[in-house]
This record gives sequence, structure tokens and C-alpha cells, in this order.
Amino acid sequence: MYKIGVFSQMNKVTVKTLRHYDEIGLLKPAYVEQSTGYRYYCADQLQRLHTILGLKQIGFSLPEISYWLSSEGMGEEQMRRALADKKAQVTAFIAEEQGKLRLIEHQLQRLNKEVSSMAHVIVKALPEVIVASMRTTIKDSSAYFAIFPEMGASMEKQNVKCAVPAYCFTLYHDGEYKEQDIDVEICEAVTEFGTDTDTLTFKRIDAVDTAACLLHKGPYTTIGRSYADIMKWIADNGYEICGLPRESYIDGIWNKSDPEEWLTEIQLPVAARR
Amino acid sequence: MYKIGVFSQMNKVTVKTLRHYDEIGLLKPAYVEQSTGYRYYCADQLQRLHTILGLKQIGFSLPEISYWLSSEGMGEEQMRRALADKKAQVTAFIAEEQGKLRLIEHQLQRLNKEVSSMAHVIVKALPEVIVASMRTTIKDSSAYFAIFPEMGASMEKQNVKCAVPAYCFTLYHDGEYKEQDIDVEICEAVTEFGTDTDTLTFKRIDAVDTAACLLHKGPYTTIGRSYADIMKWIADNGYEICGLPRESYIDGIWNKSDPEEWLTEIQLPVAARR
DNA sequence: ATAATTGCTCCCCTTGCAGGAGAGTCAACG
DNA sequence: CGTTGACTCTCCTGCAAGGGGAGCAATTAT
Repeated sequence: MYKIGVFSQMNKVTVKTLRHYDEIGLLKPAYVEQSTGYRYYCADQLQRLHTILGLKQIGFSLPEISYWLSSEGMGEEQMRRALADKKAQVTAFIAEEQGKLRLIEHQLQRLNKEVSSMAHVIVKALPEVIVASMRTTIKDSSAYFAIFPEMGASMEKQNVKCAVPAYCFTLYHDGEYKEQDIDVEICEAVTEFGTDTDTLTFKRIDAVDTAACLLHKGPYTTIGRSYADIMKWIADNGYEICGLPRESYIDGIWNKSDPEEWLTEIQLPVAARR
Repeated sequence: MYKIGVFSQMNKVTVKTLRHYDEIGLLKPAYVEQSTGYRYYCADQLQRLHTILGLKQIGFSLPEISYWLSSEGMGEEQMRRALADKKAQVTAFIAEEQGKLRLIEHQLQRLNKEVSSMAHVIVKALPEVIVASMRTTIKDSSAYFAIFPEMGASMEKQNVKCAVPAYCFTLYHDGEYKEQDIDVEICEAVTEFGTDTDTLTFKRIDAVDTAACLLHKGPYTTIGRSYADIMKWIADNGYEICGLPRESYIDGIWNKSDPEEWLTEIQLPVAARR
């Protein structure tokens, strides 16, 4: 019979740990003196502790270990399944961490290239939305602003309501970057379907599970830089583009006079490259 | 100006998260109405949130992000160092998880081989100790028990005290497993040096950082099985033996009459195989 | 006998939020 | 204008696996 301190030294675990295991019922002392509350352990506990530590090194949580040791869960087949599960978990975890490594690598490279303005690409999902859309080919980007009033007028006529939060974006149908004769589709999220007109079409845009997103601050003339950034990010981090790029307009001429204050989010549907 | 719910949808973060970031000062709303406490966000916050989420994906903690965004920590050189640190952390983490994978693989193999008695090898450190030791060559394992009384007598004469917890072990100096003419050194941890005699030698045993340890329950005749287990474990998990094996005696004939109750810990100093 | 060590319980702290209680607000609808 | 349902607020608890420390009791050493 060992007191807790001695017993803890025998296994290089702390006294705190032993008391904790006692508390959660994972490793009860062989004997507790009523009057003093002192815990006394013996060799049986040593063996059980050894088992616990072994399972903990594998990565099982204390409740899991409790369960396996409670003699109900000791089935061999269950153990096999638990191990397989844990293996899958750990594998997924490793993949995740390796993704982080790539992100870090990417940022380090950016820093070395003196691109001091940190651009932070994030990955998120895009919801399914119903949109009113106008697809057209425009001469160049300056013709852009002419479309919005037209579109606004069409929508007002139909009395459709914009979704909240507002989600107004452009889909680029050209596979490549073009400066002239750009095939764009302007979409405005609405609450429900309206009737199509010759210019205005209602459609459902599917949700996107993973999209790389980058906020671009400033006028549209410098958006190419942000595109370059996000493209590089996608390449660096093992993704590939799997959908049309969107530009979501957050702040623009309609609410900010200074172009330096304009805010646009580039959203690129991506999937992990195989 | 967006209310918290709308703002949260724009970035696919929960309201809880936004409130949490407000609380820890990481992302304050642009405006909070005094009377109601309602939080209102605008595009500036959106941008900051984007940055936060980007840094979070990299693996920085919220306090770290707070620090980098607090405009004190924004030095480029510091950022580089922080990224390098984080990279090292993540790399170490991945190595650790891969170690777990090997442990899991090992256990799965054991299960498939119908070795139903789970043997749990754990890795721990062994402390530095002062020991009284007797080195001798014994004919075979049955001659073993004759040594202990002799040793006990020698120690009593010198009036040295055994350490607490008792740590009595055998070092095997033969590089290989032998059944005859075994070169053993029996060590008993003591509190301080005594004077050497022709049979008894005092020495300091260095600490061992990492030792693979396995409890063996039962008589010594079956200890070979446990040795086989621990050897396989070491091979499976990418370690190599880097010191003499020890057998630490916990329960034995001196306190348990039934050999099935005897308890011995095999301790093998190991190092990660390069 | 006294002092030092070890033991006990109880409470708060860590990360990054999630879940829920109970109450107050806001916008739309009849 | 009242009501309803959807939002929002604050405050509390919980999660994993213990760490740190306070205050006090028991054991051990001098």
C-alpha cells in the first residue's frame, strides 16, 4: 500500500492527475481511510494505471478509457472498431494540420516577397440563394455601372424584395480574365421567385461547400492584384477552382464616395486538389 | 450598419463567436446602442473579421491574433518569427500525431493476431538514482533468489536506507537473451552513498529521458512473452533500444505467495530511431 | 516538542466557444 | 394599436485534463 505521493512517483504522473482520476472514477485507490481521507494505492492500481496511460498515449479520452475499462466495453470487436475510428480521426487531424502548414508556408513566401499588406484568404461556405439575374456582355468595366440602375428599375417593377443580408454579386462566365467584351451575370439575392422578363431572370444558385474568399478594399481598378493573390493562395494550398468566380459587392459608389473605401469580396468555389 | 445576426451570416460565423470576440476585445462592433445593448457592425469590422479568420485558419490563438492586430505587434520581422514558430509547433504536432498512428497500428495488429491480453507499453522517464549494486554471473534464473538475502544482509550492515518509493531492479549486461551464465547487476535505490565492499558497490545511475515500460504480471517463467511484446512495440513505433534493460520488482515472493500475483516492470531505455 | 513535509478539500483558471434561461427589442401583420 | 414571432441582450454552466494555490489536517523527522 502506497500513499499517493509515492505511487505518483512510481509512474511519473502527478498527484493532481491521480486525484482527478479518482474523482471521475477512472482509478479509485485500493483503500481510503475514512478519518483522514488519505488515499492508499497498491499494485493492482499500478497495473490499471499502466493500462490507462497506454490508452491515453494512443489518444483515447478519459471517458473513452473509462468505458473500455468498465468491463462492459471490453469486446474485442468493439476495440477493433474503436481503434479504427481513432485512426481515422488522427489521420484527418494530420491532414488538417498539414493544411495549416501550407497556409503558413504561403504567408512566409508572401512576407519574403515584401508583399507587406497581409491578404487573408479564408475558406467558408456560400449559402443557396434565389437570385434575380441579368446576363449580358459588356464592352469594358466602365460600362458596368450602367447596368445596376437598369436592374434596380426592373426589380422594383416586379416588387421583389432583396434578401437580408444583401448579397449582390457578379458571376464571370468567361473562363479567363478579359478586359473587353466580358460575359457577366449580375445577381441580386431575393426572397422569392418573380416572373422572368426579357432582361431579368430568376434562378436558384446552389450552395457552395468550400469557397476561397478574399476581401478587396479599394477601387475596382486594383482588383487584379487581389485576384492574383487569391489564385496564388489556391495553388499554394492544394485547392483547385471548381466553379465560377463571384464578386460580392459590400461597399461601393452607392454608399461611399471615396473609392478607397469600397469593399468587394472575391469568392471562388474550390475543391481539394487530388 | 448590420445587426449581429446579419453580420454573422455574411461571414458564416456564429453570433456566439461575434459576442465572444467583442468580449475579449478582438472585434468590437462599430457601434453599440446604450439603451438596448444591441451591437451594430459595419464594413470595417467585416475586413477585420476576415483577417481574424485567416489568422485563425493558420492556427494562431485568439490572444495571439489580438496581439498582432493591436498594431504594436505588426512588425514584419516579428510576423516572420511568429510564423516560423507556429510552423515548428505544427510540425511537432504532426510528428506527435503520427506517433499515435503507429501506436494504433500496433494495437490493431495485436488484435488481429488474437493476442487478446492487451499489453500496454507506455513511455516515461526514469529518475536519477543512487543505488547499491551487486554484479555477478548466475548459472540460471533459479539462482536468482539466493542473491537477495545476501544483498539485504550487506546493506543492513552498512545501515544504508532504501529510497522511497522502493526501486529495486536488475540490469542485464548481456546484450542478448541468455538462459545460462547471465551477467546481472542487482540494484537497490538508496538515499545516499555508502562505502563499497567487495560485493556491494554504490553508484549513481543516470536518469533516462525516455524508457518504454511494460508491466508483467505473473511468475518470471513467462516474462519472455512480455519481452517479446515490448520489443515488437519498440520496433513498431519507431524507437530503438539505447540502454540496458531493467526489471523493476514490485510484487514478488517477499509479499505475495501466489506467483500469479507477482508484478514486474520491464523498463527499456529507448530513443527515436533516425 | 517542534518543524517540515505530505496529504486533504475547495475553488478558480486554462481554449474557444456552445447551449440554455429569462428578459428585453424590433419589425411586420391584422 | 396590440400582438406575435423573430432577434437580441446578459448571465450562467459546461467541455478536457488537469494546474495553481489557499487553508487546514496528518504524518514524519529532527
